[in-house]
Amino acid sequence: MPEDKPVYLVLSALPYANGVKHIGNLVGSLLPADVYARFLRLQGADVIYVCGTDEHGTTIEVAALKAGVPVQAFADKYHAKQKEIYGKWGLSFDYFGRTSSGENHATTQEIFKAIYDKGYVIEKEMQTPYCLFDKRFLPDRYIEGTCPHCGFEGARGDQCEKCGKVLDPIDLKKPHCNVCGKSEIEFRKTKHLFLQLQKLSGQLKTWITEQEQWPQNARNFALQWIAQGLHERCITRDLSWGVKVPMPGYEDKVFYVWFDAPIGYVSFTKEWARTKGDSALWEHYWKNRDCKIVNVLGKDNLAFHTVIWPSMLMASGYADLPSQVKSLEFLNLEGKKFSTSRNWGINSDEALEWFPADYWRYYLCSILPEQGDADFSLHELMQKSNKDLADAVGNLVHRCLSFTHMNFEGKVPAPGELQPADNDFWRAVKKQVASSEESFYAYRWQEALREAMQIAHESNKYFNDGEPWKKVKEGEEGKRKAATTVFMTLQAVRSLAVVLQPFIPSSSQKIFDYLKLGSIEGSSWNSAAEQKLPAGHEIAPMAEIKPLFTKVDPAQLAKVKAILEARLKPDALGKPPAKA
RNA sequence: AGCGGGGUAGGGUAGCCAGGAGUGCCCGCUGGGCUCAUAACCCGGAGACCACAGGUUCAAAUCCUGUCCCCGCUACCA
Repeated sequence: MPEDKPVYLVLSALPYANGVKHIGNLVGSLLPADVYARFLRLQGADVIYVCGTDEHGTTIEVAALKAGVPVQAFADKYHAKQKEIYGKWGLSFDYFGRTSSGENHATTQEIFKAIYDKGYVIEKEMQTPYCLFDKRFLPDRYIEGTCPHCGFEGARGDQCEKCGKVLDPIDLKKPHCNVCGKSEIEFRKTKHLFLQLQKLSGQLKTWITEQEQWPQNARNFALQWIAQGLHERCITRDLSWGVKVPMPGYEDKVFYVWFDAPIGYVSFTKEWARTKGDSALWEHYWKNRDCKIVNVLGKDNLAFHTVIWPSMLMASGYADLPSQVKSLEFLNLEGKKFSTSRNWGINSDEALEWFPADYWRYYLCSILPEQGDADFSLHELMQKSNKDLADAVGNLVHRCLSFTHMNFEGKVPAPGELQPADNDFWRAVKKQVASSEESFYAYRWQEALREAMQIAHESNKYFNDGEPWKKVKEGEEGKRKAATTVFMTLQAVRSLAVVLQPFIPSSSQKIFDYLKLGSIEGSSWNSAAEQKLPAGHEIAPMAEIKPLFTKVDPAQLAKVKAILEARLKPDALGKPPAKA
């Protein structure tokens, strides 16, 4: 690794392997992390983008049980499926692992031992509901009964949805198991290990206060949490599916899923390093103060990434703490919350059956929920795809390349003498390249996209004003002017492809193909500010140049809308429960 | 209840942290130009008391205080 490059480790929150994720999950971490990683690669940074599936926990164990398959097979299936879908979305992971891997088990145990040795773990007994029929302990969510406060019969062990009161499972009247439905429940005393977060609150507070580069909401949230007083948190569970606890007396227990999940970030980096033939390479990212570790996550994950995970790293001293936390808000669908139980949402696989990945990527990035929750609307997806992608970008490319074929034999024409208008235009392009870059580094990615798109509008205007189709008929002098306009516009088209690459990678590659420039992966962001196409350079034959984007047809949109609405079902309370 | 975020033209959204004529973007509406191009492109117009009420200031969408709505989070759900 060259020493002079900036070093980045981009991490997106790990998707849970209990099914296929909806597009809200994508927009909350996977997609923006990918966009940023791609940008950094264009910047020439030493960057890896690491992610993977989170595969432990009761939810998966129960889901597998209900599906009638072994847990391992269940996890295998959804890991593979998610990986495949993300590939189709163009997510450019350098490594996509799974928390059930041997490496993650080993690293989790190693980190646990370090935390234990430093005295941050204590053992306590607790009363846990046990289902005699299923022969399993039930986490609070899997025990239901009648709420002692309001009498609601479907209250869960952790909270009553009707009156909102926080409950203890032992207080529930007429409790029954949510897995088998039977009421053969007894409370058993079991020993568990607890992480003493409160011992770290001083250190955490100091550290978070120093993280001035974090977004305001992440810092406030974390500091507020600490101010309210951290308490110890149980890190073990009575399950068999998960990472074994390396302690005598804990043979039948595993770590609680939130404990081993973030450790996946580290283990996946180790696994990646091994594929590179240098198993120590992970330390280049995790034990290197010059490396910026960037966590991209939905706001629901803030607590874990700003307090709990950093405290695990602090307590263990195992690796460096994250340097940036980019948190995204939520995505609503047509004004309503995404909800698995109400069947309201768009899954990441079906989305791609309806429209190409770049359409989704573009639209989702254009409404990226950075400030507040964003509303996804199919109608707007169509409008954005049609107006921005097809009309502004696609048509620009097409009109300019066709013109090159019709008037300059498919070769980049040599420009004549540059006029003020030409210089102004190029200055505008360079300005947009620079401001898009600035927005990226300021973690304003929606704005970065807008700035990049501006090049398309500038180019259309410039091409229009130059009227090359008229000039070309006005003798030698006119032809030279037309040549200049086309030359400059072609340069801008190349620049546009580069700056849009983080957002719509496959379309950008298509533009490069049309320009016969090979792979866009190897080009640099800075080259977008330069005129890289030499006069005389041949572009792809006209027959190969198809419109970049076909327009979304309202009839097709109506069909998709009908599919979504048909399966929407109201839930018992008339409001959707918490997200999936 | 506590905490966080939001309320900007018919709809959507940016601007707010680092105050300076309501500035911008997309759709929709509307007048015109162009005809290279995917009926695409370009220019112009109409349309907002920037939630409400106070305050600070020469100047407030932007800062402060209060009020009213909307949404989210609150750790043994991931």
